[in-house]
Amino acid sequence: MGFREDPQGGQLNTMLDAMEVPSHSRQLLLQLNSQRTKGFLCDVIIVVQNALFRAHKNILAASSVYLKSLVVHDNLINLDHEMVSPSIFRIILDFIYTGRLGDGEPTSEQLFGAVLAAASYLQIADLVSLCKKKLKRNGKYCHGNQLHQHGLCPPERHCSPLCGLDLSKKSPSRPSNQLHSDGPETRDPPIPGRTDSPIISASVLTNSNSYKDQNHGYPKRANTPPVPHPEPFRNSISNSHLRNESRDMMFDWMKPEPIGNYVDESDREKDLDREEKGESSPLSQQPRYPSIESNEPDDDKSTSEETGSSGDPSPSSNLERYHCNHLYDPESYGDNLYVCIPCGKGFPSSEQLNAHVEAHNEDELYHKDIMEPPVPFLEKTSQSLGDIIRPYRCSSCEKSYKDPATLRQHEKTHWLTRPYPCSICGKKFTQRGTMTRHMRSHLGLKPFACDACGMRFTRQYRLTEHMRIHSGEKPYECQVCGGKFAQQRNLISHMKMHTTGPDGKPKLDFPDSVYAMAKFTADHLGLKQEKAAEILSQTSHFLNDPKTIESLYPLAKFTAEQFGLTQEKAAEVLTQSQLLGTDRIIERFSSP
DNA sequence: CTGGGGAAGGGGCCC
DNA sequence: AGGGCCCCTTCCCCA
Repeated sequence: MGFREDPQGGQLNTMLDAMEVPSHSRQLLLQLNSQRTKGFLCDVIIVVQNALFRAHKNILAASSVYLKSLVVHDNLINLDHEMVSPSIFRIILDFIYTGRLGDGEPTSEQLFGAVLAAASYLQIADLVSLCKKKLKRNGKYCHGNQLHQHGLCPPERHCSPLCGLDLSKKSPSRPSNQLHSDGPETRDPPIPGRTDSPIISASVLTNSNSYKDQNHGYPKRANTPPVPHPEPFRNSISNSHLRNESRDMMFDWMKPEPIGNYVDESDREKDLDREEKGESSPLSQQPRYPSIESNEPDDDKSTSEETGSSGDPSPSSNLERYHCNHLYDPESYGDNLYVCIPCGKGFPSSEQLNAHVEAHNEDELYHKDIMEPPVPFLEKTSQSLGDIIRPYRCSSCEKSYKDPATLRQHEKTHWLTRPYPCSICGKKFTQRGTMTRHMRSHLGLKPFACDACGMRFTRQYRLTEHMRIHSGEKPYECQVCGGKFAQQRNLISHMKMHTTGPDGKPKLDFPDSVYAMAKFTADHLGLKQEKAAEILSQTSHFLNDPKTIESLYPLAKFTAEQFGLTQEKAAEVLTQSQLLGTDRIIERFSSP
């Protein structure tokens, strides 16, 4: 490899060529592939829809022009699952590391077609020719573009899979003279707002719109396609008829895997296990995938139930899994001793019954969302101040919310099964945002960098907090001892030292009226009562301190908004609240 | 060794 | 969906 570049190496080359170990490249590949399967020295993660693959940047760069342009800049690559499905990418990755196609697995023509499409997209020339060769041999390959462009091939899908398929439709193609150019310098700027990006939006995993660290080499949008379509190519796909057709063709081959199971490359054995058990693995499922799905339980319920995808982590998925098990496992119809009381269905095991019952609960909760949109509390019964401010009350607990969306969000906390599982570790979350934030920690994504020291954080808030180290700012002051803190949480833990004795019991006794007001404050601001009481008790001792008024501002702001008072006035009202007691405050609020 | 503070990671959950 | 805040926790350092 490098010998050829040595200007003085002519003679030496000849010698070394003569001494070449025939199996060297093979051994090297074997080693690399072995390292890949163990994750050893892998320096890039490729996300394909719901699957993660670890690999080596060098290997990818040496195999695919497209991947080369991506790995130069990112450690996390998202591939468009419409262009390459996880199981197809697995085959391709195997090819990259072995030079073999469909090793040990039965490879259908359909699969070859899908691999060809994906290889074209990824610009893996060797693999493209290999697939073409194979398909040609079977008489399945035709130059469909030409046929379609000339109206010779009917648009319907009975054409051979490749006919009419614009393989480069979404490929990050570049002018052919750049096809083998080296290095990132050939990377062109992305086209803003491009919709045919080969990359799934990375916003799922990164706070793409809030990167702060332009100085640290993070792109505005992770994995933005490196190269725009050259004009001629863009023209070639601007024909919507052709585009749609091609797309349909593509879906025939490349039905996306159901979302939910991030299948790491190292999970192959599990796949095999699943296959042995008659369950579906991504590969074996290939022909069955009916449509692209979202795993958002709020809006895909009916779709996913219809499709019966097995990996959907949505609340309905348990139910679906149950259906699938029964579809594929006739034995489970045996002695169904475990009966679900609400619906009367029998199950062979308590586990299955439990899963079914959970699905029931989620299902019912979900449908309740759909069928019965939350009604503002104040429309139903007698009103209190709280009902006016937060009219949407949870049916499972006493909490109430300002808007129905927040209530729905809250209600998920009561679901037996949390709807958003982490696809890497399986941990489940009630909110998608929490799950994606959690995923960032798995993937080591820290988009927020400190300009002063370069330290990186997963959250903006953490960076803000951290920046106080550099600025010396300590905005959180203990009203008891005057100690100052850069982190609010440290003030809180500090306050515990003041408020609790060594036995853990409260040191300071707050007056009852403070607790009453604290309850009111806590109810309406979502603070813990202790926290609200802390704030309130402190305010009475420091009425002349401007900080006191300041500390009341959050509550005052809220009060002012609700009752049309100035914030100062609201703060004043609140300061007096301890002396008045909750009832009178409410009374006073209600009649300003 | 222990307690306290500083700094940070991660989850819950409301907006 | 993302931001923001609260909370719990851990680790490290130091007196």
